[in-house]
Amino acid sequence: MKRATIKDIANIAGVNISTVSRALKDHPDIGLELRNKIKRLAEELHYHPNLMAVQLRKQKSNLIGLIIPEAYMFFFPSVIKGISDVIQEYGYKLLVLQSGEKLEREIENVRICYENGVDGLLMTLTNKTVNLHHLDELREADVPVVLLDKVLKDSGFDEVIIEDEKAAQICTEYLIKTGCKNILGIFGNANLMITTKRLSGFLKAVDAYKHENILGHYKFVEDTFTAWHTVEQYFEAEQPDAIFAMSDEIIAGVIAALKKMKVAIPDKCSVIGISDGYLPQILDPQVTYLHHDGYTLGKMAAIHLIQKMNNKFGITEHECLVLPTELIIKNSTR
Amino acid sequence: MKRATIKDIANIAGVNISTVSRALKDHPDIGLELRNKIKRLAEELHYHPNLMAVQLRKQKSNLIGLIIPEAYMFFFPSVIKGISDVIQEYGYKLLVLQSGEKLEREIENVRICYENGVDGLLMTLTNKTVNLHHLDELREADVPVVLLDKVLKDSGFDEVIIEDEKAAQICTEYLIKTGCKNILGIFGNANLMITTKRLSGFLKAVDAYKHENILGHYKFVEDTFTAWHTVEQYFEAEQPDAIFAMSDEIIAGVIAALKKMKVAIPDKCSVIGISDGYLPQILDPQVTYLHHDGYTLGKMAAIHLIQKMNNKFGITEHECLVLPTELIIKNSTR
DNA sequence: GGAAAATCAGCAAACGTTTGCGCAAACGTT
DNA sequence: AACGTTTGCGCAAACGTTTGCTGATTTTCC
Repeated sequence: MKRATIKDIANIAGVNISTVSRALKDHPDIGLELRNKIKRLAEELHYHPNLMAVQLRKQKSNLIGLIIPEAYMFFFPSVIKGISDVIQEYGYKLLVLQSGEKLEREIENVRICYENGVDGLLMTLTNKTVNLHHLDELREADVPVVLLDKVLKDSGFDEVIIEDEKAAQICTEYLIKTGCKNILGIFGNANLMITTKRLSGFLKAVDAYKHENILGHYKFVEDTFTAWHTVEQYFEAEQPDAIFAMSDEIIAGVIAALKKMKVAIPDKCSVIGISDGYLPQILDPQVTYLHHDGYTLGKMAAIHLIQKMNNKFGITEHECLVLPTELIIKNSTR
Repeated sequence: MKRATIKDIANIAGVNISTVSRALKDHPDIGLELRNKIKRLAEELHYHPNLMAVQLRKQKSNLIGLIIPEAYMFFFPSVIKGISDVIQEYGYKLLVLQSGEKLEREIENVRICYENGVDGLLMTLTNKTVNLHHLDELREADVPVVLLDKVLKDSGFDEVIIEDEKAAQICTEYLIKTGCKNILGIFGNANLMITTKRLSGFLKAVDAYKHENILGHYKFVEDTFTAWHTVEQYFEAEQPDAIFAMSDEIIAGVIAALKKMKVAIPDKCSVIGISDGYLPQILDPQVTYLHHDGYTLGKMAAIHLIQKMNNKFGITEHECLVLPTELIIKNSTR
């Protein structure tokens, strides 16, 4: 059976389609009696409006695009949950596109969003992205864009970020203040802005205390298991008394390596990281971490985007929202 | 500047819109010269087709709906990645809707998919879902549906599942065969089909060996931390020599509890679980698990759905695809 | 009792495409 | 020279809605 349209209802009821349209949305122009009759009829026919038609007519898709580099394990689910919770409440739907850390895919995904007429776009850049020209068309079409987490300098777009540099600095300083002298930093993909910034914070802290002879080394790794191997490989040589791990995946690898090598935490080696909060609590020992909450990030971004969308005439200056963070102290540090 | 349409191009080029439409898709009816001219023009104007219009005209959205109960930490990201990788390759886009484990939300989400004219639907049921009447309209509209992971008996829809019952049974039997006599099973939300089935497998195994005086107790928990507390609370009383954990979240809680209580694994107590594979490897000790891969699940489901979508006339019998599993032995068991 | 106002419904255009059909000119064949 | 075929393009309907306008009744008010 074919899907019922407004026209079918009109035919059966013997009225014009415009009357049906208005009746179904309780337009006062249509008499109460007829209104109810039409509604009953719609019910019987299992009528549901064809949103493709509505969208075309209204020039509004109620779609929000979400472009992410990759569905990473720890951070992404909470972010998407935050976004989803907010936008569904406002009647928007989420179009999720993955770029697989490939720039061409990202550009293509932006185009897909554009062609689909998204009303707003949330996007986390890949590590290959060096400019945002592919967003020009969206900008000209006045489609609000909010960048998440990883951003470029002077992007000219609204952003929601955690203060990566400061976060890493806080962690590192905490290690120093609790008496660590030789700190090994383990970082992710060196091409990522997020890595650069966290590394910079790490170095800043080390530098600030160099009069106390604080040593800082660092390594780049790809994932949990390369982090693991890297620690195993370099621990002997560099004899660190503390490790800073810039992400959940890395924290997991670091702890695993130290335990395998039977290094006492925190007596022989403190561990600290930046994390979403779940993993540090289930490890043994629980690890001290700077909490940055993906769920909140998603929510903030979505709320901000929706405000922008309703506010087309408002200020066009781009804002940069900073996610609150907090240091959660557990017993992996002294 | 307003977005350019096919009409704008037609005006400038001094031809009919149908000519433009055909030219842009290399229809041989249009002369090569004119074709190129139009294409160049489209390029200059940054023309991109308005998909809302295309969809309406073609009665095809190229959208695939994904309805999930909640963006759980471990399983969901890999599933969505699997789905996404497949469908993007075929030019489809993913509409992600969360139901928050609420039936009304699920029903509403199905309606949203219907109204949006999705060409196919992937869905994991909430734990409240007891029938699938809300899918009737989609079925009548011949929109293929594939159910993921959690399914109902005789759903009448295509399904991709892991053999939950068998999986739990294999795990439990492995414990028994390695000499465990008193097994504590920790399960998730009791309303979930997945829980019921895994519990049933657990009990089957225990029952099959009852002549060997195998004992089986079980508890239901909500998440990692309630699992943790439950183990702490009941370990003394029930003195199990093995624990079966039905999911990643629970594995994490079980290990944490045992370590806190300083119970030697596996000497005092073996641990086994069903998992996606990441978590068991980063825990200490690494835990033996029955591997079920979300990424593969997502891929299988997506491929199957797309086949269905291209095959409207084919067999209408519903199929049930079973995800391959494998027992990965680590040192949390004897 | 007559004019103004309120009530109710229909007409038709518009949103941006795609596509079946028609038609003229150009070409090739007897 | 007459006819059939190809080439190249335009016309207009269709997809399912929404909405400004118009028009016909009925009601209200002085």
